[in-house]
Amino acid sequence: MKRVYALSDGNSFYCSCERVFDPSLIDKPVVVLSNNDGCVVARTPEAKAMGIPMGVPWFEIRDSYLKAGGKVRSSNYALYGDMSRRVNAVYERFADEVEVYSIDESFLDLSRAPDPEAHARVMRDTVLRWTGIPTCVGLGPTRVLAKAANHLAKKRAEMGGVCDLTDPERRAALLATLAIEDVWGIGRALSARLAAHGVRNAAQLAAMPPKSARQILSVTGERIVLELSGVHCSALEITPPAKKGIAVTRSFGRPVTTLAEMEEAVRTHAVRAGEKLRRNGRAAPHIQVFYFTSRHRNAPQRSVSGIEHFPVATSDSMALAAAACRVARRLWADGFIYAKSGVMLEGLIDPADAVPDLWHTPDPRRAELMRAMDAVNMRYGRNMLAPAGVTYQRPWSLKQDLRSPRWTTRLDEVPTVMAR
DNA sequence: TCTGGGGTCCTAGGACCC
DNA sequence: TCTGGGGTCCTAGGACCC
Repeated sequence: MKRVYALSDGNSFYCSCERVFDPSLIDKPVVVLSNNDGCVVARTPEAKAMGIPMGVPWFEIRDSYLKAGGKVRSSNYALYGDMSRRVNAVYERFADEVEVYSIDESFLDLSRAPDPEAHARVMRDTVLRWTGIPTCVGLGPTRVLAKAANHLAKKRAEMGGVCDLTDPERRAALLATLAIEDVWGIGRALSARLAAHGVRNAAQLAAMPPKSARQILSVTGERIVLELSGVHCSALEITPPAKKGIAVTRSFGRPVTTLAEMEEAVRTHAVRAGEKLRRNGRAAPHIQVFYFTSRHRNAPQRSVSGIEHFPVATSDSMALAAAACRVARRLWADGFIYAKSGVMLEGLIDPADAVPDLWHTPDPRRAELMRAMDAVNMRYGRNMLAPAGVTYQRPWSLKQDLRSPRWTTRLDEVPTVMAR
């Protein structure tokens, strides 16, 4: 069976959500602002037509924009998340499988639809009627092509919100009109690199030999080229993979110059990070704290980051907050005007796998194990401790072993091995 | 003691996405 | 005065081992 993927996304999603709950915004220019009302993060076509760029600082355009009759909202992520769930509930009725890719985009599997394009049009009408959110849909035999099709559907009003790239001939013609930097996965840096090789549009990229793509763009680029030429490389991810890291970062909005304010900020971040951790069912082996001054300010710059390891991986907000404050204090230096801070949790694990971190905390067992391993390996001249079926483990590089759940087993095995 | 290739782990940084 | 907040993946290079 031929695969047909769809990428459906909400038009000016945050603005559209605001319009659903406040009809006075309909047909008006609307922008939604980031945290602290710092920057513009969403604009309606009317706002775009006024020349409001994405990401522009709000204070730069505020006066002229409001004077011209523009409307503005602070972002409300709870609302957008709720609307996103409603939209996806509609997708579920139209597709066998749905991958929620971001708050406003989902990949759908429409392979079983007799006429995918007609199916997509009905779906689009239904989403609009049931949720009030306008969408665009791109269709293609791979996810990269569905993305490209979605981009074309948004750009070209005559397509009526749906673009189908499943037919190879039509595809070749349309891809030639898609600029290289509009291909999913090709950003500024890679566009420049490709331009140096004379590749400027998606059709040229699709025609590139995969080997060259790999040389110029690395493996990710090779995958993009293959998918762009219709070769299936990536399937839908129906169940989201477990998070590998969690970050909570904020700009201050006001200059921060005292340790007390900084501690309060990172404490708040740590508590929120703990909530996310528990919601995702993960635990963090360490916490990283950073803060820095404003690039935009003509003053001495400073950027610091520090880490604290936990005796056992944790998702406890109090433990996270206490550690974050200790790191913030350790890093503190007076005389700077700080603009942003954050905490990052990486190397997340399932709490059930949490074992004592013997590497970062002084533990007599660690010294004992190292002595035992040294003795064994000296005697045999090679690593004798790896259990059968486990690939060779370097005896002197213990860091990995100590953090792995296998650790306890291996510790117990030492005397046996020594007796051999 | 010197040299080199093969291999893994770790970190930093780049690039991309929304 | 005010300039977003999340994520993932890949590569290069150093350390360290046999």
